[in-house]
Amino acid sequence: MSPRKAVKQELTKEMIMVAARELFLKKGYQQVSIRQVASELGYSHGSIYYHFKNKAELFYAIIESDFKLLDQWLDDVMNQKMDNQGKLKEVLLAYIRFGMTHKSQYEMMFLLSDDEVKNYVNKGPNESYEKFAKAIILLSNKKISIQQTWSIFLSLHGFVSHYCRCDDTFVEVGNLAESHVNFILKSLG
Amino acid sequence: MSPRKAVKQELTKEMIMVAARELFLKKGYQQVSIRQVASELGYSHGSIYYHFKNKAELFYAIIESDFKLLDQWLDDVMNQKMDNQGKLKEVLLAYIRFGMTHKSQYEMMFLLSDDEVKNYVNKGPNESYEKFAKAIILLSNKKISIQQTWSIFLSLHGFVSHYCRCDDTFVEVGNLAESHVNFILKSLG
DNA sequence: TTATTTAATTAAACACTGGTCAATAAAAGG
DNA sequence: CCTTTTATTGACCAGTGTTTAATTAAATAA
Repeated sequence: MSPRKAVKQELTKEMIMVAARELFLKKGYQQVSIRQVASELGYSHGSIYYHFKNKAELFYAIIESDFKLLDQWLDDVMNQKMDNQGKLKEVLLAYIRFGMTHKSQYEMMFLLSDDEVKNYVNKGPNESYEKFAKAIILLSNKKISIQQTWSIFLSLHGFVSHYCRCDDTFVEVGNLAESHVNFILKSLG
Repeated sequence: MSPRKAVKQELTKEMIMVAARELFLKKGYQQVSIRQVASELGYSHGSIYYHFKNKAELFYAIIESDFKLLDQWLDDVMNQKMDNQGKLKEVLLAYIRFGMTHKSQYEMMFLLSDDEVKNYVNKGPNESYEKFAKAIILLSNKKISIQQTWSIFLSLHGFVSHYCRCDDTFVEVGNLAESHVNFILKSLG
């Protein structure tokens, strides 16, 4: 019964998140266990539960900032020097690019239907969508309805959620992404 | 160590599938265990493995016919007496309606990224998509590219995969579905 | 300094999961 | 009646998320 470690390295939330993030990005939420995370750090798995209530809370802590990152990606496009039509296209492309380059995160942010996970991921998707919708409305030269922004979002979501399942990278499906974005934009006339 | 049951009721693939289907439709693939299915039938969980190689095979057996069912739904629409434009709209709506009324099935058919599941669900989605794409091309009065049919599919898939996660029924989101379909069709000019 | 409280860690335990397998007995065939 | 096939069982394996009593290092109080 060896009790706690020497103080030279006490376990912290940050240490846990760093180790968990690495596994998480590589394998996804379901494929990573609390025990794997703990063993990666050389601690007993029970200790994780001192710092995080459960698995969902730990992994949500990791992706929490990714909603802001997605917002940031959109802001970056909005701040480019470009005509609105070009920006509009770039915003949609950025959404896809974000999803394809953050597959594990996207899965947790928008895809998982696990009840425990959904308890944590609630405001995130809504707020990110709101920001996305506002940007779309701002950039469109024609009047655009809420239903339309929602359809745009769902259409992009369809692309990402499909290609999240396979091993394709964004580079590989870049052309498809662009043609999909063009398809969506045609609806706005 | 009680060995096998009396012959009055020997376990069959059908019995297992009936019990499994019931649980599956209620809770989804991940939330149903082989042991739950066995206990529902009053048999030991080991016996399931005599009839099915593993969990994925059992649940795929349940789903297998649903690809044909989806095809059937599309055929039914195609056989209606209606102008092509109306049919086109109905085909897209039918896809969403199918997804929303077969959530558990849709999840296994198009959403799960579990490796074991993907070994079984491989041709299904492709063939169903091919049939869908052919129908779209046939119904459209304008020339329509493969990329366009693919984008239509992804956009519908986005709708279904989003609303699969929540408890909304098709009736509740019917209006949204229709407006989404209209949005998609506008792209075809 | 010593005693006491607090915080952090551990291992064991619980109740599950998918999956395998030797033992067993019912049924079928000769 | 004997043998073979077939179907069922339950023990077992390795793993999961989660809880908890015991323990002890560190911080604080006396």
